[in-house]
Amino acid sequence: MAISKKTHKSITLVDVAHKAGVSLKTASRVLNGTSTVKAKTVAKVRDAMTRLGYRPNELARGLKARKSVAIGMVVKNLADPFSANAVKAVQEVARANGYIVILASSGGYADIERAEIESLIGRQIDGLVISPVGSPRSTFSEIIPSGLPVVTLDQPVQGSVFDSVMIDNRRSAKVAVQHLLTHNYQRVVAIGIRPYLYTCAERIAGYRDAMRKERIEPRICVVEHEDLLTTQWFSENVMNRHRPEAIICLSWVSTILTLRAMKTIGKRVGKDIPFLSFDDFELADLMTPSLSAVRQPTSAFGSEAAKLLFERIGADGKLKRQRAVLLETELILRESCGCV
Amino acid sequence: MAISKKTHKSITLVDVAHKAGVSLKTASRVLNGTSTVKAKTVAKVRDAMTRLGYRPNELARGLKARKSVAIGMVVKNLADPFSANAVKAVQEVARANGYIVILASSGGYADIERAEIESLIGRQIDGLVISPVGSPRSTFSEIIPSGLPVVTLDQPVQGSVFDSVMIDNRRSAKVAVQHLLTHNYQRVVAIGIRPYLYTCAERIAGYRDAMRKERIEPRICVVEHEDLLTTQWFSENVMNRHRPEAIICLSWVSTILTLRAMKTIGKRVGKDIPFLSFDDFELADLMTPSLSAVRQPTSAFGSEAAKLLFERIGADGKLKRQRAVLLETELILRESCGCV
DNA sequence: CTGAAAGCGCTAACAA
DNA sequence: TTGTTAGCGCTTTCAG
Repeated sequence: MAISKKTHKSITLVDVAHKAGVSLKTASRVLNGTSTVKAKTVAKVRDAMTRLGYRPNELARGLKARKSVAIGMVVKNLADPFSANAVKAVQEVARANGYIVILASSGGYADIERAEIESLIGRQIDGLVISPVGSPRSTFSEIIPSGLPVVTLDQPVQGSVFDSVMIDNRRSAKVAVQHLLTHNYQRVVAIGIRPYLYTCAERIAGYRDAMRKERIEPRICVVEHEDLLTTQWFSENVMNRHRPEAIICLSWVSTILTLRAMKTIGKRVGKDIPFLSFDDFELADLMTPSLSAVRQPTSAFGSEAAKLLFERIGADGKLKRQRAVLLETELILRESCGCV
Repeated sequence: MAISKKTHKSITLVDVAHKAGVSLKTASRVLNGTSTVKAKTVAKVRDAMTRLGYRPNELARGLKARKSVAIGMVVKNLADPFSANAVKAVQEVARANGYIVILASSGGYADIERAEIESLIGRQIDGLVISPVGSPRSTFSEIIPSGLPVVTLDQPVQGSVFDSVMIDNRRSAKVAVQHLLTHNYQRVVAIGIRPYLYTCAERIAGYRDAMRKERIEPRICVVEHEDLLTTQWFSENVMNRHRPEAIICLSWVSTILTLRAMKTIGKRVGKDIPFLSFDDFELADLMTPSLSAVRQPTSAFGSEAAKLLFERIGADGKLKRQRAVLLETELILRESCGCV
């Protein structure tokens, strides 16, 4: 009579066991390959499985086993090649470990970040890799269940116990600016977005270090949000105010926006104004002139983070001390900075 | 006595109910906001929840409710801005619908694609959006459980019943080539990668259409895999063989590789050889000369796909007919094609 | 080597 | 308005 729900019933392990003429538990055993089952029985069960087109329900498995075999990843902006590459690398490592990755994105907002993390936790993820928003209001440590492995990317979380993967932002910026100064530019201006972010702040500090060392007055132009970096802002606050002899942009987004602004007002990058970008990207070598840049190892960010995460997941709480890996950056000298 | 497992116990709805002095079901009711519960009871339960720091276990929820509130997405290559933007858009729509997205990537390989889909299905996803590998061996239709909403992106799956979001590749390519021909170039060569892919094949067809119409002999250069598009290949098979008066690249990857090859052999894009790219990208407008391109609405791909998917998920099987949305492309005329 | 029975945390009939 | 009783599909003691 009641067709109702049963119509949509999917084959379960019980069905398999039934068909194979064994008990549920035995079927479970061959599914997991645990303990020893007679070869013949295994064959029977395997046969039943394929014959029925059985697919284990990972949700049920996870519920019982108290692990989801899933990790979460939250990034700020997937359109940014930095994030995209990191996600790609994490996904690959996860796959190699038999894990899936649940992807979330914060858009750079602390409250969304928090909500996404909550959601991920509700999903019983076994680990989390996160590229934190890093704004002052971004404090998610408290909502992380104790024992959940977390590794941060790009930015640390102040005073946290999470593992982290970073570069030396300050030093990298300093080296880049020092290079610019070897070309004897005096009025070198640094352009940054969201100066309250750790990475931006560090890079600014590095810029200052380099300028101070040469006893040149620092010229720093920052906007609170990318939407504010308009052509008008650029021409007023950078061009008119500083009449720069060289420019260093402190992030991918600021580079893109600055290049666009320069084009709009007819200033040629690297020719009229020497230029260096913190963050390298596909095509930087194909621009005219080619863009000099500080290259971050974007894929390594992801794979290192994932590696740390899975080590911790594997250690099952036995790994106590916090780990921090520092990745090397590379100053790629092309044409725009004045070399060549 | 037995502390054992209990140590790691997380607070469940039972605990909440207990603390609030109500039954499990009542607690469940306020959690889900279903049916009417007395305001005072609601308050009590809510209070208990926050006091206990309760977090619902979505795995358990999904197991019972037979839905995971998760969708899967599989793309070919996250590093490609096309994929990255599509994923981003899908993720946003999913979030707005209260769904999470499990991300997988095929790397362009049919067998990985298949495995990832299997894994996703085991995860009880409620829907799938996929940018199919599209090679002849990519036939995953059979492993999709009946009733699982699927929408394909970029490429269709031959003979499938899935909803799809596409552009008119053939027509877009034709229009682009026709534009090139208005500049009176005769020896226009098309460069493509993986010609067996639907999108590539269609674009080649469009190229042929345009050439045929003007009674010009088509010149098509394709490689089976991106690794084969080397500088040497380019100079032999494109330059020497055809001495092109203009080049159109049929995808983002081929554009990048071709630009790089041209740079290596000292040919200036757009100056020595007029150039047009199928696929626009960030920075195309900042190259010198700026690159003319066929622009695909990358974000719309994702958001439209997600929209279709959630409509179908919402319809709960009542939506029978297959839908196909065709997105508009835009021919962005900049400098490299010879305009200006 | 195999099986019976007890849940994982939650939702859903069906009463009360 | 609220509680009782079953399970979802699987793993896991603990016996046989």
